[in-house]
Amino acid sequence: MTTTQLLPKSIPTRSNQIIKRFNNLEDAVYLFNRMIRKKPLPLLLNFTNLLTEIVKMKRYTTAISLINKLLSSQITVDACMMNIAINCYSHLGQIDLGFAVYGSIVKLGHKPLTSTYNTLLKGLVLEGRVLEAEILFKKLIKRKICEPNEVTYGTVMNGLCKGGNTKMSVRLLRFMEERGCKPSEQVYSMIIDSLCKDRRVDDALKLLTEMVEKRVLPNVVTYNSLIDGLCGLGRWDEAKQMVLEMDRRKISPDARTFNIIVDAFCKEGMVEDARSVVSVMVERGEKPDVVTYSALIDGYCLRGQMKEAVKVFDAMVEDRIEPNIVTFNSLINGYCKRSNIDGAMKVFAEITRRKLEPTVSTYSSMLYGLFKAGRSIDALKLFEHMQSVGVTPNFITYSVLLDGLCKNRRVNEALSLFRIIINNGIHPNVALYTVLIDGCCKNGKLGVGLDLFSELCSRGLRPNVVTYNAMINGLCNQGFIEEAKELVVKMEKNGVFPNGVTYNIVLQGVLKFKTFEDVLLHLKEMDARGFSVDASSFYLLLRSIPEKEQDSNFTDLMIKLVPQDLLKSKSQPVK
DNA sequence: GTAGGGTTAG
Repeated sequence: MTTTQLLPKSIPTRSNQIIKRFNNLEDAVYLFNRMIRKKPLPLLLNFTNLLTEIVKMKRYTTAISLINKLLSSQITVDACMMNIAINCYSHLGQIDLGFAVYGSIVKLGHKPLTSTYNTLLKGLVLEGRVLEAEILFKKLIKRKICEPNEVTYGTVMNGLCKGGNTKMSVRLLRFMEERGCKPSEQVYSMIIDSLCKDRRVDDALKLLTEMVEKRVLPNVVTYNSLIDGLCGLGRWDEAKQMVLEMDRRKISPDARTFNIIVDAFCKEGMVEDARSVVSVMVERGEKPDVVTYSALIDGYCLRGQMKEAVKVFDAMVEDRIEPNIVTFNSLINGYCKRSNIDGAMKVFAEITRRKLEPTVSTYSSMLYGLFKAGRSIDALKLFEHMQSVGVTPNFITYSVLLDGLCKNRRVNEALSLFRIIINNGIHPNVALYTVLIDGCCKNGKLGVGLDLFSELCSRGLRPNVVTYNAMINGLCNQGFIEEAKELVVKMEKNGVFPNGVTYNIVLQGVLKFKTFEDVLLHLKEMDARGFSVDASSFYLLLRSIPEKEQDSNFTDLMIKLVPQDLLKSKSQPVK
């Protein structure tokens, strides 16, 4: 059977032959200009087909100017052509102009189609104007302007999911079912992805079960989202089960599936495992791309193995894959972590040379590196600069900035900057408070630290284990061991469980300010709770405990509580 | 409709 036989009879095949004659924009425009001069004029349908092709090439501005030419010609355009125009404006981020076209459709006496509304909704969503999309959608239903179809629901749901309103999206799913519109696998996938991004993977899995029960088959997109969600929560076994389930359903993994797994391994510090996944990927005929290489580079950067990271970078260039800003951000971050600010600056210069735009992450990493190098003046200058070029700082930028100021003994500046940030209408999060509490505690301002701690609580924020540890450390360093221990009890009551860091902080406090008996007591508690003594506490222990006290009782505890490798390497000199 | 980068505690 030929292609021609597959086409519905109403579509003239000639127009399809016409549009196959070009494969670039110039040819298409040339053809358009020839068509518009023809006498008699070709059917509108031919123009519609031609413009559809131009839109497929993402040449929205061109498409709009051609439609304008049509409007000033003898040809009467229809609602369908207007839809193309609205669609172009929505892709150009100018949906208000799209609404103007909509107005002219109505004025010309054409009836807007459901697809017209779908396109308008999509335009609003693309511009992040989800609330307006919601209002328009409700209007369509309430005033019975048109019956929403699958695409209408999908578009609004997409907006809701992107805007972080998964809950409303799920409600819309139920609503569309009630109205007798069967959700497709695409709609389910969207919500499953949104749930996974909210870390609500169990709810996502429930929805997977539900869709299967309703005979809607999940596809590779559905599984990719679930695998990513599970990996993000460290639920490796279940992620593996998902891959096996895909296999049972005869759904083959695609490049994204491999990239998700590669990235998950890299984030766990298992770059070698990630590399073997890449080998499998290549064997299965999927080509590693910029995302794959960037994940590996990031993996090495996170481990501070810059030489390895650069090797992968070179291999990527060799493979003729263009690095992008994300690739460079990883390298900058890696150099900054290794306190190699010069290396980071070279990468930063390379970004500019390649005419790439630094992002908020680029600047956040650079700020981190500059503060780490003790160059707080340069850091503050860069902070000014990023804002002057229109890059808006986010919470991570602020926490790097406040932390950097504190670590460079400029706590007062950090505190006043913090107040400025709040006055600018930004609601501080727990991380910002934590950074400041830690900074105060380490710079002899325990009182201010305690004030900040109660302030964050009164704001309705919940301190996390890092916040508590910073506070407990502050108390311990000033000798308030009992108060520190009380805080450990309190955090547990509040549902935040102390971790190994908490116990080691208290241990070091007890070692500095309490008796040997107290130390033994605390060590026993650590043992009971299954926490071990880490390296810095261990060295402090060896220095603080007089040799006469290092009896068999003590040694037994040490053997139990101190990791083997620490004992082997460092315990010899003591004897 | 699905994948990539940045911060805080000993």
